[in-house]
Amino acid sequence: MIKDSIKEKIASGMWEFRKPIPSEAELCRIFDVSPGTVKRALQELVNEGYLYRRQGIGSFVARPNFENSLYRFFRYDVGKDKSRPVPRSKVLISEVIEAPEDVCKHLMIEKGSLVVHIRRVRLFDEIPLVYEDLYLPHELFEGMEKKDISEKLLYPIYEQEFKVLVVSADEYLNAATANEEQAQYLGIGECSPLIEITRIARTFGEEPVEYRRSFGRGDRFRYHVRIR
Amino acid sequence: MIKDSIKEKIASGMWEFRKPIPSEAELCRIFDVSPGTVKRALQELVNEGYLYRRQGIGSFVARPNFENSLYRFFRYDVGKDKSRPVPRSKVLISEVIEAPEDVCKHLMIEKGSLVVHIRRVRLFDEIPLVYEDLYLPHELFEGMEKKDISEKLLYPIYEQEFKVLVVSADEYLNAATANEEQAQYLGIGECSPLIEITRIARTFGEEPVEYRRSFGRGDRFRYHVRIR
DNA sequence: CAGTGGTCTAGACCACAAG
DNA sequence: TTGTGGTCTAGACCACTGG
Repeated sequence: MIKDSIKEKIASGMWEFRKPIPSEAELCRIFDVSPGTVKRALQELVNEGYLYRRQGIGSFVARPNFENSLYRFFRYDVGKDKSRPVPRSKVLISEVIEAPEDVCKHLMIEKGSLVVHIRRVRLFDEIPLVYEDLYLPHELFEGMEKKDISEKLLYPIYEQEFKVLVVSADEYLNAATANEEQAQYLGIGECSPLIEITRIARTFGEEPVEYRRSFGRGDRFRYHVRIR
Repeated sequence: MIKDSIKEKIASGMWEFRKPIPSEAELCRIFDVSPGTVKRALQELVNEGYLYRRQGIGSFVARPNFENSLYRFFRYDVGKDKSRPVPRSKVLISEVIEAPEDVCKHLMIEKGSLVVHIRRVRLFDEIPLVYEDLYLPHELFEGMEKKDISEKLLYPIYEQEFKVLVVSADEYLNAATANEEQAQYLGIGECSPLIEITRIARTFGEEPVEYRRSFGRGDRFRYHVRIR
């Protein structure tokens, strides 16, 4: 199955993001298969989100867009212009601590390891929508706790300053109700509905590099499933 | 695009469920295209959930499995045997009423039309997990309010007794908190987290035939998204 | 056995982008 | 104009199913 060979090369980071992978004709030669087979394999990888292709230009390794994740989950229809500004953050905690047990488990690190812990509130158009805790392995993110992240997205920082590229993630949604602190920071009543989103973000080889628990305002949350 | 022609025949109900559609070779003749094209079209329809195929037997029109929907959303890991019994229902209300405004909108019926309204609690292994309201156009479901549905699934009843076949649906998830009645029936505290699932179920031609608002216990809810 | 789908061959022809 | 992907051709060969 040449599809799996291609997928491995993508997963291993052998082909760079935003640069074209070998053309169909070259892949035919490389793997010694017919054009139809290469076309089919590439199309399937597009469907699975690993590639995107542009007629006349080439095929490229796709990157997951995590900001879309938030926008997928939350109705963010305040204001009608389509521009999506970087959400601001209000940092409540930024520290290095010994990892709690559940964090160790999800990040697959030794008990007692150090992690960077960040707690923040994310504001969209100045409206607080999400309260979240993040945990990063200290080994990979030494110094992260000193960065100013109030106006920035995290994943570009991971990539540029710590050479950690997030390529996939698992998210789990739960229902919850706001505790006192969450209610206060999100400007809602205690016991208001919240959506809890737990994310384990991974780099190449499925290695977990971030564990995140986000609590979003339930009145702004919406998720759509088409059954068919 | 022969794929769209095939999709239309499926959506129109021209080919029956569980009976094979014409074979690849026949489709080649019918549409006057080459085998490869037919194979590709059929494979894409499988990916989109319209068909399933069995080597050596044929290609069949798929039906959405709605029970899977609930089981997808709720952790139902009480007991370890994999058998999934039909959930029991405790019917609280079963009546014919004038449709409230939002129901008219979602069912796309005239203001003032009659609908069958059913309110019930669904029990899984005797544990109440879901509290829900259903609205059905009275025109299509005359007499539905008199049926005993406590031990049965609804969609087979729609199909067998009312000749209404549900073929697709849209579901919207929201976070909510339990009101007094919901809390009582679900055996949880008031203000406990709930997941609200709004479903619009459709028959052929996208015609809405059921509007349903379900409230599931938040502590049993879980949804998983893989980002990539 | 005949008939089905599953995978692959070895291209042709077109639309589109960049130089 | 050259090179790219998008769609389709016209099958071959195999594995599997049912009678």
